[in-house]
Amino acid sequence: METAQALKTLDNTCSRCSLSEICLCSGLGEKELARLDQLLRYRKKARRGEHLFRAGDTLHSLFAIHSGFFKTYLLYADGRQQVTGFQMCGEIVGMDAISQDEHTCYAIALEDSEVCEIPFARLEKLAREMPALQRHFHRLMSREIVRDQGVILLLGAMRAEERVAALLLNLSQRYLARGYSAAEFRLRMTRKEIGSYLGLKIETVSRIFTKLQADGLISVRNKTVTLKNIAALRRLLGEEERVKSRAGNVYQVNF
Amino acid sequence: METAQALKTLDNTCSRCSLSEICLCSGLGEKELARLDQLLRYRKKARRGEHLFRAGDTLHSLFAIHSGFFKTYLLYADGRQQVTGFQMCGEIVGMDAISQDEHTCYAIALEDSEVCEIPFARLEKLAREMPALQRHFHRLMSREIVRDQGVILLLGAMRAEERVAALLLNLSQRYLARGYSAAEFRLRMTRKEIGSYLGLKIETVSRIFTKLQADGLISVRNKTVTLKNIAALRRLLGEEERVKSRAGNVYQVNF
DNA sequence: CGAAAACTTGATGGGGCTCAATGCTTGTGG
DNA sequence: CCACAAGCATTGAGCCCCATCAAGTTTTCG
Repeated sequence: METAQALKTLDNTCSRCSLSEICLCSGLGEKELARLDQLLRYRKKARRGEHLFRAGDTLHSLFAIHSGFFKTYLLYADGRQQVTGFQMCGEIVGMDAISQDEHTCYAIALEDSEVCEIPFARLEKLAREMPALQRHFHRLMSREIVRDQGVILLLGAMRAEERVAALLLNLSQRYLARGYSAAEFRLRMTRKEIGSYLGLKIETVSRIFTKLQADGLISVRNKTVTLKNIAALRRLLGEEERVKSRAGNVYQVNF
Repeated sequence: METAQALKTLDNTCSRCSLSEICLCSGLGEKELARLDQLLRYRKKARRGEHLFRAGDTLHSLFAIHSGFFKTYLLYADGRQQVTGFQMCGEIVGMDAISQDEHTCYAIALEDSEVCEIPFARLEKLAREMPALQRHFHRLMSREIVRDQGVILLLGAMRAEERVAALLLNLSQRYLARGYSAAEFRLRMTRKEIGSYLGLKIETVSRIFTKLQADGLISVRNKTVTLKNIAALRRLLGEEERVKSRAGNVYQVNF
């Protein structure tokens, strides 16, 4: 295992980070990158099961996920837990806290992970001085809004099977964008967490996996999923019909 | 009916706007307000049924609602419509479009309304020069994220009756914050729109209104709702249990 | 004023939940 | 390295909440 010190080496800069296309620094010039590197000196480890922040914590930093996998969730009154998102490398968590200087959700690592800490006050200062960074940061916050609204659509208007298909296709897309296989990947979360995210019970998630497998659309073995027929999965979501659809601007699930 | 010209009078400035506590200008000093007034010279009317923007429209401006009532919604594949929010005076719509320079949802007036147009490029420029405005704008985007996550919780973890109660209490709070009665207000949206927002069918919404009325918690007559027992409505949401709850930081629905 | 839209109410049905039992995986300590 | 416990996942049976279908009433608005 690497030591914390080993992390403060050359590669701990945005300019050399393989995620630069996806993450905070996307679209910045060389000079701007150098300044961002100043901001992002601290990389932190989070072991599986460790919280990055909890609801109620004061906002100090946002976190860019360098490697690993997280979930965010809300706790409600009687202990009900609602998973609000799964985050992978290149994504930023913590933006919920800007509203009241206090986190409103919990973020926990689902596997051993590394995050880059982004002191928020300094990010705002830098954003004032660097229009490109400002623009990009606004895009990131907006993207989170769009993502959340995609989940609202999923929860409000889709049936169980569609929800599961939507999640699988979404993960597939995100792995693809990171250079991994779009057709086969490991689920980092449990069935229960999937269920919470999709507004379903664990038994329902399990049954739908079984059914999708029986139908030949996917194959599931433990946490490993293989998408065998992506086109059919898309059709399940009615995405095919969009072509025939009259109006043009119909929403693509994108979360 | 006022003419468009009549709107460009003295009161068409943030500094004199009664919503200054709630809206974009909240927390700004006098000099800063004056500069914001420059930005917000254009007030626009939207008649009931008129779209403020549609999915696919290029982003030019955000809109601050000066008066009236809007809904935002997504259109999905086969024509399914998902209402993603109801917006009232003092609230900002359009932030979804920042991500891709293009609106992802539709915004339509549910009653005759007036909005202040906020040219986005100029807002960003001003935000770079005015830290307080920058900070406040970030808070607004973050608030939208928090709000959306509240809806995710509602759709993912609540039962039909709880959802309806949550919506009523939410509207009540927002009217209260604007100086109106928290106990009695007019619903600007149809039962169908409520249903879409809450992930329920119109018949279910209707039945739950009837039930809540039978239980003495509310009284509904057409579009007018009276909350007769707010404490009991809160209890329906399990908010009472929060007091006894062990952990402290449990989420309050806040959308 | 009249037609269309919105709303309510009842009867019936089904998709997903609950309850229960069993098999499987994983991580830990002897 | 194995044993074993605890958590995770699957599967079945039965049920319930909310959807669907249907009919009738009220409200809205051109």
